[in-house]
Amino acid sequence: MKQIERPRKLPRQQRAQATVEAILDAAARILSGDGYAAMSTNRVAELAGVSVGSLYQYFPNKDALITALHERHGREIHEMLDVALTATAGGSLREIITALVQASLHGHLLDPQLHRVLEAELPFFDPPKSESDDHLGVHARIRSVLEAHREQIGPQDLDLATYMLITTVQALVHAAVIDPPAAPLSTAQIEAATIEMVLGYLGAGVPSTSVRTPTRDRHHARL
Amino acid sequence: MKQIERPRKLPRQQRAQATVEAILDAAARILSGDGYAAMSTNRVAELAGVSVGSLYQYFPNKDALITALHERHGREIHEMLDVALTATAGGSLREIITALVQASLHGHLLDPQLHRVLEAELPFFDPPKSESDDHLGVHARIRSVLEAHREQIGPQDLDLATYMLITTVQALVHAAVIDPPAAPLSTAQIEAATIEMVLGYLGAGVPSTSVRTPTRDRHHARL
DNA sequence: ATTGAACGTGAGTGATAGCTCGTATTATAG
DNA sequence: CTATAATACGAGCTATCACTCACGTTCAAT
Repeated sequence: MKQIERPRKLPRQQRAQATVEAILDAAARILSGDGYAAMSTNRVAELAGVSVGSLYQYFPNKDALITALHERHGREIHEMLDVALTATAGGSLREIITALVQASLHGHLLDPQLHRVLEAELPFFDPPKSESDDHLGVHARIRSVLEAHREQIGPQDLDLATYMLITTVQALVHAAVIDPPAAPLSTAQIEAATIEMVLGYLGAGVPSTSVRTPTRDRHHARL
Repeated sequence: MKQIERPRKLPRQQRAQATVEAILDAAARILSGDGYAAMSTNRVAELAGVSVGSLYQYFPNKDALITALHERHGREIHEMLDVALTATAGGSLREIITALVQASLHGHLLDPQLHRVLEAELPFFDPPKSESDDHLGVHARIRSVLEAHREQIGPQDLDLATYMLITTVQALVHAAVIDPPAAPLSTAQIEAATIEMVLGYLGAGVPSTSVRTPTRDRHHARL
Protein backbone atom coordinates (compact mmCIF):
# COMPACT_ATOMS: atom_id res chain seq x y z
CA MET A 1 0.00 0.00 0.00
CA LYS A 2 1.98 2.92 -1.29
CA GLN A 3 0.22 5.79 -2.87
CA ILE A 4 2.53 8.63 -1.98
CA GLU A 5 3.85 10.92 -4.71
CA ARG A 6 0.29 11.70 -5.59
CA PRO A 7 -0.29 12.73 -9.15
CA ARG A 8 2.95 12.03 -10.96
CA LYS A 9 2.08 14.77 -13.39
CA LEU A 10 -0.88 17.06 -13.71
CA PRO A 11 -2.77 17.08 -17.00
CA ARG A 12 -2.35 20.54 -18.50
CA GLN A 13 -3.96 20.09 -21.88
CA GLN A 14 -7.55 19.08 -22.39
CA ARG A 15 -6.70 15.83 -24.13
CA ALA A 16 -4.61 14.84 -21.11
CA GLN A 17 -7.59 15.55 -18.89
CA ALA A 18 -9.67 13.31 -21.10
CA THR A 19 -7.06 10.59 -20.79
CA VAL A 20 -7.18 10.79 -17.02
CA GLU A 21 -10.96 10.60 -17.05
CA ALA A 22 -10.91 7.63 -19.39
CA ILE A 23 -8.45 5.85 -17.13
CA LEU A 24 -10.52 6.45 -14.03
CA ASP A 25 -13.71 5.37 -15.73
CA ALA A 26 -12.08 2.21 -17.01
CA ALA A 27 -10.71 1.45 -13.57
CA ALA A 28 -14.15 1.92 -12.05
CA ARG A 29 -15.75 -0.32 -14.66
CA ILE A 30 -13.29 -3.14 -14.12
CA LEU A 31 -13.32 -2.75 -10.38
CA SER A 32 -17.08 -2.86 -10.07
CA GLY A 33 -17.33 -5.60 -12.62
CA ASP A 34 -14.62 -8.04 -11.74
CA GLY A 35 -13.08 -6.80 -8.51
CA TYR A 36 -9.67 -5.68 -7.47
CA ALA A 37 -7.85 -8.90 -8.32
CA ALA A 38 -8.93 -8.65 -11.94
CA MET A 39 -7.83 -5.06 -12.26
CA SER A 40 -4.40 -4.91 -13.86
CA THR A 41 -2.92 -1.68 -15.03
CA ASN A 42 -2.55 -3.09 -18.52
CA ARG A 43 -6.20 -3.99 -18.63
CA VAL A 44 -7.26 -0.60 -17.34
CA ALA A 45 -5.16 1.11 -19.97
CA GLU A 46 -6.54 -1.12 -22.67
CA LEU A 47 -10.16 -0.51 -21.72
CA ALA A 48 -9.47 3.19 -21.43
CA GLY A 49 -8.04 3.17 -24.93
CA VAL A 50 -4.64 4.44 -23.88
CA SER A 51 -1.29 2.83 -23.25
CA VAL A 52 0.12 1.76 -19.91
CA GLY A 53 2.74 4.42 -20.28
CA SER A 54 0.11 7.12 -20.31
CA LEU A 55 -1.46 5.66 -17.23
CA TYR A 56 1.82 5.85 -15.37
CA GLN A 57 2.28 9.44 -16.37
CA TYR A 58 -0.64 10.45 -14.19
CA PHE A 59 -0.75 7.73 -11.58
CA PRO A 60 2.48 6.72 -9.83
CA ASN A 61 1.23 3.20 -9.21
CA LYS A 62 -1.81 1.00 -9.21
CA ASP A 63 -2.92 1.98 -5.73
CA ALA A 64 -3.09 5.60 -6.72
CA LEU A 65 -5.91 4.60 -9.05
CA ILE A 66 -7.89 3.15 -6.19
CA THR A 67 -7.21 6.18 -4.09
CA ALA A 68 -8.44 8.51 -6.80
CA LEU A 69 -11.60 6.45 -7.17
CA HIS A 70 -12.09 6.52 -3.43
CA GLU A 71 -11.80 10.26 -3.32
CA ARG A 72 -14.25 10.73 -6.14
CA HIS A 73 -16.76 8.42 -4.48
CA GLY A 74 -16.31 10.08 -1.11
CA ARG A 75 -16.90 13.49 -2.61
CA GLU A 76 -20.15 12.37 -4.21
CA ILE A 77 -21.68 11.05 -1.01
CA HIS A 78 -20.35 13.98 0.92
CA GLU A 79 -22.09 16.33 -1.41
CA MET A 80 -25.38 14.49 -1.17
CA LEU A 81 -25.26 14.71 2.60
CA ASP A 82 -24.41 18.36 2.30
CA VAL A 83 -27.44 18.99 0.13
CA ALA A 84 -29.68 17.04 2.49
CA LEU A 85 -28.49 19.01 5.49
CA THR A 86 -28.90 22.31 3.74
CA ALA A 87 -32.35 21.48 2.43
CA THR A 88 -33.69 20.52 5.85
CA ALA A 89 -31.93 23.18 7.89
CA GLY A 90 -34.34 24.51 10.50
CA GLY A 91 -36.61 21.49 10.16
CA SER A 92 -37.52 18.99 12.82
CA LEU A 93 -35.14 16.35 14.03
CA ARG A 94 -37.17 13.70 12.27
CA GLU A 95 -37.04 15.58 9.00
CA ILE A 96 -33.31 16.06 9.19
CA ILE A 97 -32.58 12.46 10.15
CA THR A 98 -34.88 11.20 7.43
CA ALA A 99 -33.14 13.33 4.85
CA LEU A 100 -29.74 12.16 6.04
CA VAL A 101 -30.63 8.51 5.87
CA GLN A 102 -32.19 8.87 2.46
CA ALA A 103 -29.27 10.85 1.10
CA SER A 104 -26.81 8.31 2.40
CA LEU A 105 -28.80 5.43 1.01
CA HIS A 106 -29.32 6.97 -2.39
CA GLY A 107 -25.68 7.95 -2.56
CA HIS A 108 -24.67 4.38 -1.97
CA LEU A 109 -27.17 3.08 -4.47
CA LEU A 110 -25.68 5.11 -7.32
CA ASP A 111 -23.23 2.35 -8.10
CA PRO A 112 -23.61 -0.39 -5.50
CA GLN A 113 -21.07 -2.63 -7.19
CA LEU A 114 -18.38 -0.02 -7.21
CA HIS A 115 -19.25 0.96 -3.69
CA ARG A 116 -19.09 -2.64 -2.64
CA VAL A 117 -15.57 -3.12 -3.90
CA LEU A 118 -14.38 0.29 -2.78
CA GLU A 119 -15.78 0.26 0.72
CA ALA A 120 -16.01 -3.40 1.53
CA GLU A 121 -13.06 -4.89 -0.27
CA LEU A 122 -10.64 -2.00 -0.26
CA PRO A 123 -11.46 0.27 2.64
CA PHE A 124 -7.85 0.87 3.61
CA PHE A 125 -6.65 2.92 0.71
CA ASP A 126 -5.57 6.45 1.35
CA PRO A 127 -6.32 6.42 5.08
CA PRO A 128 -5.59 10.15 5.61
CA LYS A 129 -8.78 11.81 4.45
CA SER A 130 -11.08 9.00 3.49
CA GLU A 131 -14.62 8.49 4.73
CA SER A 132 -14.51 9.18 8.47
CA ASP A 133 -12.36 12.28 8.16
CA ASP A 134 -13.96 13.26 4.90
CA HIS A 135 -17.19 13.74 6.77
CA LEU A 136 -15.64 16.26 9.09
CA GLY A 137 -17.58 19.13 7.67
CA VAL A 138 -20.74 17.09 7.86
CA HIS A 139 -19.80 15.87 11.31
CA ALA A 140 -19.66 19.39 12.67
CA ARG A 141 -22.94 20.32 11.05
CA ILE A 142 -24.71 17.28 12.47
CA ARG A 143 -23.34 18.05 15.87
CA SER A 144 -24.80 21.52 15.69
CA VAL A 145 -28.12 20.06 14.61
CA LEU A 146 -28.14 17.95 17.75
CA GLU A 147 -27.15 20.96 19.76
CA ALA A 148 -30.09 22.91 18.37
CA HIS A 149 -32.45 20.14 19.42
CA ARG A 150 -30.77 19.48 22.72
CA GLU A 151 -33.97 19.62 24.76
CA GLN A 152 -35.56 16.90 22.67
CA ILE A 153 -32.78 14.37 22.87
CA GLY A 154 -31.62 12.06 25.62
CA PRO A 155 -27.87 11.64 25.15
CA GLN A 156 -26.15 14.73 26.43
CA ASP A 157 -22.67 13.90 25.25
CA LEU A 158 -23.09 15.41 21.82
CA ASP A 159 -19.76 14.15 20.54
CA LEU A 160 -20.75 10.62 21.37
CA ALA A 161 -24.25 11.09 20.02
CA THR A 162 -22.92 12.52 16.77
CA TYR A 163 -20.51 9.66 16.39
CA MET A 164 -23.23 7.12 17.08
CA LEU A 165 -25.59 8.77 14.64
CA ILE A 166 -23.13 8.92 11.78
CA THR A 167 -21.70 5.49 12.43
CA THR A 168 -25.08 3.85 12.72
CA VAL A 169 -26.52 5.38 9.60
CA GLN A 170 -23.41 4.63 7.64
CA ALA A 171 -23.19 1.07 8.89
CA LEU A 172 -26.84 0.25 8.31
CA VAL A 173 -26.92 1.78 4.87
CA HIS A 174 -23.72 -0.02 4.13
CA ALA A 175 -25.15 -3.31 5.27
CA ALA A 176 -28.35 -2.79 3.33
CA VAL A 177 -26.45 -2.06 0.13
CA ILE A 178 -23.57 -4.50 0.50
CA ASP A 179 -25.39 -7.61 1.59
CA PRO A 180 -29.08 -7.08 1.12
CA PRO A 181 -30.88 -9.19 3.72
CA ALA A 182 -33.20 -12.11 3.16
CA ALA A 183 -36.03 -11.83 0.69
CA PRO A 184 -38.96 -10.49 2.72
CA LEU A 185 -37.00 -7.43 3.86
CA SER A 186 -36.99 -4.49 1.49
CA THR A 187 -34.61 -1.59 1.28
CA ALA A 188 -37.48 0.74 2.06
CA GLN A 189 -38.18 -1.12 5.28
CA ILE A 190 -34.58 -0.90 6.34
CA GLU A 191 -34.50 2.75 5.49
CA ALA A 192 -37.52 3.40 7.71
CA ALA A 193 -36.18 1.21 10.48
CA THR A 194 -32.84 2.99 10.38
CA ILE A 195 -34.60 6.29 10.91
CA GLU A 196 -36.52 4.83 13.84
CA MET A 197 -33.34 3.39 15.22
CA VAL A 198 -31.55 6.69 15.32
CA LEU A 199 -34.58 8.60 16.55
CA GLY A 200 -35.14 5.96 19.18
CA TYR A 201 -31.61 6.42 20.38
CA LEU A 202 -31.81 10.18 20.41
CA GLY A 203 -35.18 10.15 22.09
CA ALA A 204 -34.27 7.59 24.73
CA GLY A 205 -35.11 8.82 28.19
CA VAL A 206 -36.96 11.87 27.03
CA PRO A 207 -40.63 11.84 28.08
CA SER A 208 -41.96 14.16 25.36
CA THR A 209 -41.45 17.69 26.72
CA SER A 210 -41.37 17.28 30.49
CA VAL A 211 -38.55 17.46 33.00
CA ARG A 212 -35.38 15.50 32.57
CA THR A 213 -35.76 12.17 34.33
CA PRO A 214 -32.96 10.75 36.48
CA THR A 215 -32.56 7.86 34.07
CA ARG A 216 -29.52 9.68 32.85
CA ASP A 217 -26.93 8.00 35.02
CA ARG A 218 -27.17 4.71 33.21
CA HIS A 219 -25.71 6.44 30.19
CA HIS A 220 -22.06 6.35 29.23
CA ALA A 221 -20.11 7.65 32.21
CA ARG A 222 -17.62 10.33 31.25
CA LEU A 223 -14.01 9.40 31.62
CA MET B 1 -11.65 -16.52 -5.40
CA LYS B 2 -11.64 -20.25 -5.62
CA GLN B 3 -11.73 -22.30 -2.48
CA ILE B 4 -13.57 -25.36 -3.66
CA GLU B 5 -12.08 -28.79 -3.09
CA ARG B 6 -12.07 -28.03 0.58
CA PRO B 7 -9.44 -29.82 2.58
CA ARG B 8 -7.22 -31.51 0.05
CA LYS B 9 -6.39 -34.12 2.65
CA LEU B 10 -7.49 -34.55 6.22
CA PRO B 11 -4.80 -34.77 8.89
CA ARG B 12 -5.04 -38.23 10.41
CA GLN B 13 -2.03 -38.31 12.67
CA GLN B 14 -1.45 -35.88 15.50
CA ARG B 15 1.68 -34.40 13.97
CA ALA B 16 -0.30 -33.62 10.87
CA GLN B 17 -2.87 -31.89 13.02
CA ALA B 18 -0.08 -29.89 14.60
CA THR B 19 1.16 -28.95 11.15
CA VAL B 20 -2.25 -27.68 10.18
CA GLU B 21 -2.49 -25.67 13.37
CA ALA B 22 0.95 -24.20 12.86
CA ILE B 23 0.04 -23.20 9.33
CA LEU B 24 -3.18 -21.55 10.42
CA ASP B 25 -1.47 -19.73 13.26
CA ALA B 26 1.27 -18.51 10.97
CA ALA B 27 -1.28 -17.34 8.45
CA ALA B 28 -3.15 -15.49 11.16
CA ARG B 29 0.02 -13.83 12.44
CA ILE B 30 1.10 -12.64 9.02
CA LEU B 31 -2.39 -11.59 8.08
CA SER B 32 -2.95 -9.56 11.21
CA GLY B 33 0.56 -8.18 11.11
CA ASP B 34 1.14 -7.24 7.51
CA GLY B 35 -2.13 -7.82 5.71
CA TYR B 36 -3.25 -9.98 2.87
CA ALA B 37 -0.85 -8.61 0.29
CA ALA B 38 2.15 -9.61 2.41
CA MET B 39 0.86 -13.10 2.96
CA SER B 40 2.52 -15.46 0.52
CA THR B 41 2.17 -19.19 0.87
CA ASN B 42 5.94 -19.56 1.08
CA ARG B 43 6.14 -17.08 3.91
CA VAL B 44 3.31 -18.76 5.78
CA ALA B 45 5.03 -22.12 5.45
CA GLU B 46 8.33 -20.64 6.57
CA LEU B 47 6.86 -18.99 9.66
CA ALA B 48 4.95 -22.16 10.44
CA GLY B 49 8.19 -24.09 10.26
CA VAL B 50 6.99 -26.39 7.51
CA SER B 51 7.51 -26.53 3.77
CA VAL B 52 5.21 -25.15 1.14
CA GLY B 53 4.52 -28.68 0.04
CA SER B 54 3.05 -29.55 3.40
CA LEU B 55 0.85 -26.51 3.23
CA TYR B 56 -0.54 -27.61 -0.08
CA GLN B 57 -1.29 -31.05 1.25
CA TYR B 58 -3.97 -29.64 3.53
CA PHE B 59 -5.01 -26.48 1.73
CA PRO B 60 -5.78 -26.65 -1.98
CA ASN B 61 -4.81 -23.02 -2.48
CA LYS B 62 -4.10 -19.76 -0.75
CA ASP B 63 -7.71 -18.74 -0.44
CA ALA B 64 -8.54 -21.89 1.47
CA LEU B 65 -6.29 -20.57 4.20
CA ILE B 66 -8.31 -17.42 4.48
CA THR B 67 -11.52 -19.37 4.47
CA ALA B 68 -10.32 -21.61 7.28
CA LEU B 69 -9.32 -18.58 9.32
CA HIS B 70 -12.71 -17.03 8.64
CA GLU B 71 -14.50 -20.10 9.85
CA ARG B 72 -12.45 -20.34 12.99
CA HIS B 73 -13.06 -16.69 13.77
CA GLY B 74 -16.77 -17.00 13.05
CA ARG B 75 -17.09 -19.98 15.34
CA GLU B 76 -15.43 -18.12 18.21
CA ILE B 77 -17.77 -15.17 18.08
CA HIS B 78 -20.75 -17.39 17.49
CA GLU B 79 -19.94 -19.34 20.62
CA MET B 80 -19.57 -16.20 22.71
CA LEU B 81 -22.98 -15.02 21.58
CA ASP B 82 -24.37 -18.43 22.33
CA VAL B 83 -23.01 -18.32 25.87
CA ALA B 84 -24.35 -14.82 26.39
CA LEU B 85 -27.82 -15.80 25.21
CA THR B 86 -27.89 -18.90 27.38
CA ALA B 87 -26.65 -17.09 30.45
CA THR B 88 -29.29 -14.40 30.25
CA ALA B 89 -32.19 -16.58 29.15
CA GLY B 90 -35.30 -15.49 30.99
CA GLY B 91 -33.78 -12.14 31.92
CA SER B 92 -35.03 -8.72 30.98
CA LEU B 93 -34.62 -7.31 27.51
CA ARG B 94 -31.99 -4.92 28.80
CA GLU B 95 -30.02 -7.70 30.37
CA ILE B 96 -30.08 -9.78 27.23
CA ILE B 97 -29.17 -6.92 24.93
CA THR B 98 -26.38 -5.85 27.24
CA ALA B 99 -24.97 -9.35 27.29
CA LEU B 100 -25.17 -9.58 23.52
CA VAL B 101 -23.38 -6.32 22.94
CA GLN B 102 -20.69 -7.17 25.45
CA ALA B 103 -20.16 -10.64 24.04
CA SER B 104 -19.91 -9.30 20.53
CA LEU B 105 -17.51 -6.59 21.56
CA HIS B 106 -15.28 -8.84 23.59
CA GLY B 107 -15.27 -11.41 20.84
CA HIS B 108 -14.04 -8.83 18.40
CA LEU B 109 -11.44 -7.56 20.81
CA LEU B 110 -9.75 -10.94 21.09
CA ASP B 111 -7.60 -10.15 18.09
CA PRO B 112 -8.65 -6.84 16.61
CA GLN B 113 -5.93 -6.85 14.01
CA LEU B 114 -6.89 -10.22 12.65
CA HIS B 115 -10.51 -9.30 12.76
CA ARG B 116 -9.74 -6.10 10.93
CA VAL B 117 -8.13 -7.88 8.02
CA LEU B 118 -10.58 -10.75 7.99
CA GLU B 119 -13.78 -8.74 8.19
CA ALA B 120 -12.78 -5.45 6.70
CA GLU B 121 -10.25 -6.34 4.06
CA LEU B 122 -11.40 -9.82 3.08
CA PRO B 123 -15.08 -10.15 3.83
CA PHE B 124 -15.86 -12.01 0.62
CA PHE B 125 -14.18 -15.28 1.24
CA ASP B 126 -16.30 -18.35 1.52
CA PRO B 127 -19.63 -16.60 1.11
CA PRO B 128 -21.78 -19.73 1.75
CA LYS B 129 -21.80 -19.96 5.50
CA SER B 130 -19.81 -17.01 6.73
CA GLU B 131 -20.99 -14.42 9.22
CA SER B 132 -24.54 -13.54 8.26
CA ASP B 133 -25.61 -17.11 7.66
CA ASP B 134 -23.38 -18.41 10.41
CA HIS B 135 -25.50 -16.53 12.88
CA LEU B 136 -28.60 -18.37 11.81
CA GLY B 137 -28.84 -20.24 15.07
CA VAL B 138 -28.32 -17.05 16.97
CA HIS B 139 -30.70 -15.24 14.67
CA ALA B 140 -33.54 -17.57 15.52
CA ARG B 141 -32.86 -17.35 19.23
CA ILE B 142 -32.80 -13.58 19.18
CA ARG B 143 -36.04 -13.55 17.29
CA SER B 144 -37.65 -15.68 19.95
CA VAL B 145 -36.29 -13.36 22.62
CA LEU B 146 -38.02 -10.46 20.90
CA GLU B 147 -41.14 -12.56 20.61
CA ALA B 148 -41.11 -13.24 24.33
CA HIS B 149 -40.91 -9.52 25.03
CA ARG B 150 -43.35 -8.56 22.35
CA GLU B 151 -45.49 -6.37 24.60
CA GLN B 152 -42.49 -4.28 25.58
CA ILE B 153 -41.22 -3.48 22.11
CA GLY B 154 -42.46 -1.16 19.41
CA PRO B 155 -41.52 -2.77 16.10
CA GLN B 156 -43.95 -5.55 15.38
CA ASP B 157 -42.24 -6.99 12.37
CA LEU B 158 -39.98 -9.30 14.30
CA ASP B 159 -37.97 -10.37 11.28
CA LEU B 160 -37.11 -6.80 10.54
CA ALA B 161 -36.45 -6.03 14.19
CA THR B 162 -34.15 -9.01 14.53
CA TYR B 163 -32.27 -8.04 11.43
CA MET B 164 -31.90 -4.48 12.65
CA LEU B 165 -30.73 -5.59 16.06
CA ILE B 166 -28.09 -7.96 14.79
CA THR B 167 -26.91 -5.68 12.03
CA THR B 168 -26.69 -2.65 14.26
CA VAL B 169 -24.81 -4.38 17.04
CA GLN B 170 -22.46 -5.99 14.60
CA ALA B 171 -21.87 -2.80 12.68
CA LEU B 172 -21.28 -0.65 15.71
CA VAL B 173 -18.99 -3.13 17.38
CA HIS B 174 -17.22 -3.50 14.10
CA ALA B 175 -16.80 0.23 13.75
CA ALA B 176 -15.60 0.60 17.32
CA VAL B 177 -12.99 -2.10 16.85
CA ILE B 178 -11.93 -1.38 13.29
CA ASP B 179 -11.57 2.36 13.37
CA PRO B 180 -11.69 3.50 16.95
CA PRO B 181 -13.10 7.00 16.99
CA ALA B 182 -11.39 10.19 18.05
CA ALA B 183 -9.61 10.36 21.39
CA PRO B 184 -12.30 11.45 23.86
CA LEU B 185 -14.58 8.53 22.97
CA SER B 186 -13.88 5.29 24.80
CA THR B 187 -14.88 1.79 23.89
CA ALA B 188 -16.93 1.59 27.06
CA GLN B 189 -18.91 4.64 26.02
CA ILE B 190 -19.62 3.18 22.65
CA GLU B 191 -20.64 -0.10 24.23
CA ALA B 192 -23.13 1.67 26.47
CA ALA B 193 -24.40 3.83 23.67
CA THR B 194 -24.88 0.81 21.44
CA ILE B 195 -27.05 -0.77 24.10
CA GLU B 196 -29.11 2.40 24.35
CA MET B 197 -29.36 2.59 20.61
CA VAL B 198 -30.86 -0.84 20.30
CA LEU B 199 -33.10 -0.47 23.32
CA GLY B 200 -34.18 2.90 22.03
CA TYR B 201 -35.19 1.33 18.74
CA LEU B 202 -36.99 -1.57 20.37
CA GLY B 203 -38.73 0.66 22.86
CA ALA B 204 -39.74 3.29 20.35
CA GLY B 205 -43.44 4.08 20.67
CA VAL B 206 -43.95 2.03 23.80
CA PRO B 207 -45.06 4.16 26.76
CA SER B 208 -43.80 1.91 29.57
CA THR B 209 -46.59 -0.62 30.19
CA SER B 210 -49.75 1.12 29.04
CA VAL B 211 -51.95 0.58 26.05
CA ARG B 212 -50.52 0.57 22.57
CA THR B 213 -50.56 4.11 21.24
CA PRO B 214 -51.50 4.88 17.66
CA THR B 215 -47.97 6.06 17.03
CA ARG B 216 -47.51 2.78 15.28
CA ASP B 217 -48.26 3.94 11.76
CA ARG B 218 -45.05 5.87 11.40
CA HIS B 219 -43.22 2.63 11.54
CA HIS B 220 -42.10 0.71 8.46
CA ALA B 221 -45.28 -0.12 6.60
CA ARG B 222 -45.65 -3.81 5.93
CA LEU B 223 -45.37 -4.82 2.30
C1' DA C 1 10.66 -56.56 10.71
C1' DT C 2 8.32 -55.17 6.83
C1' DT C 3 5.39 -52.73 4.17
C1' DG C 4 2.47 -49.27 2.72
C1' DA C 5 0.31 -45.18 3.73
C1' DA C 6 0.62 -40.78 5.72
C1' DC C 7 3.54 -37.01 6.19
C1' DG C 8 7.06 -33.80 4.94
C1' DT C 9 10.48 -31.46 1.79
C1' DG C 10 12.05 -27.45 -1.22
C1' DA C 11 14.13 -26.38 -5.59
C1' DG C 12 11.98 -25.29 -9.58
C1' DT C 13 8.31 -23.77 -13.06
C1' DG C 14 5.05 -21.11 -15.38
C1' DA C 15 2.41 -17.28 -15.51
C1' DT C 16 1.20 -12.87 -14.24
C1' DA C 17 1.49 -8.12 -13.52
C1' DG C 18 3.60 -3.74 -12.09
C1' DC C 19 6.36 -0.64 -14.02
C1' DT C 20 10.25 1.55 -17.18
C1' DC C 21 12.17 3.80 -20.98
C1' DG C 22 13.39 4.92 -25.56
C1' DT C 23 10.77 6.68 -29.11
C1' DA C 24 7.01 8.85 -31.76
C1' DT C 25 3.37 12.29 -32.07
C1' DT C 26 0.97 16.53 -30.99
C1' DA C 27 0.46 20.97 -29.03
C1' DT C 28 2.07 25.64 -27.61
C1' DA C 29 5.45 29.51 -27.51
C1' DG C 30 8.36 32.94 -29.54
C1' DC D 1 8.55 27.90 -38.68
C1' DT D 2 11.20 26.19 -35.20
C1' DA D 3 11.99 24.73 -30.71
C1' DT D 4 10.56 22.88 -26.64
C1' DA D 5 7.55 20.92 -23.76
C1' DA D 6 3.57 17.95 -23.14
C1' DT D 7 1.42 13.84 -24.35
C1' DA D 8 1.21 9.20 -25.95
C1' DC D 9 2.98 4.74 -27.07
C1' DG D 10 3.98 -0.33 -26.08
C1' DA D 11 7.51 -3.94 -26.15
C1' DG D 12 9.83 -5.80 -22.66
C1' DC D 13 12.23 -6.11 -18.09
C1' DT D 14 12.00 -7.75 -13.50
C1' DA D 15 10.15 -9.58 -9.67
C1' DT D 16 6.92 -12.07 -7.33
C1' DC D 17 4.12 -15.78 -6.27
C1' DA D 18 1.01 -19.63 -6.41
C1' DC D 19 1.63 -24.11 -7.06
C1' DT D 20 3.98 -28.88 -8.55
C1' DC D 21 6.52 -32.96 -8.18
C1' DA D 22 9.94 -36.25 -7.42
C1' DC D 23 11.95 -37.79 -3.54
C1' DG D 24 12.97 -38.53 1.55
C1' DT D 25 11.02 -39.57 6.36
C1' DT D 26 7.94 -41.25 9.97
C1' DC D 27 4.19 -43.66 11.55
C1' DA D 28 0.91 -47.72 12.27
C1' DA D 29 -0.44 -52.19 11.41
C1' DT D 30 0.36 -56.92 10.47
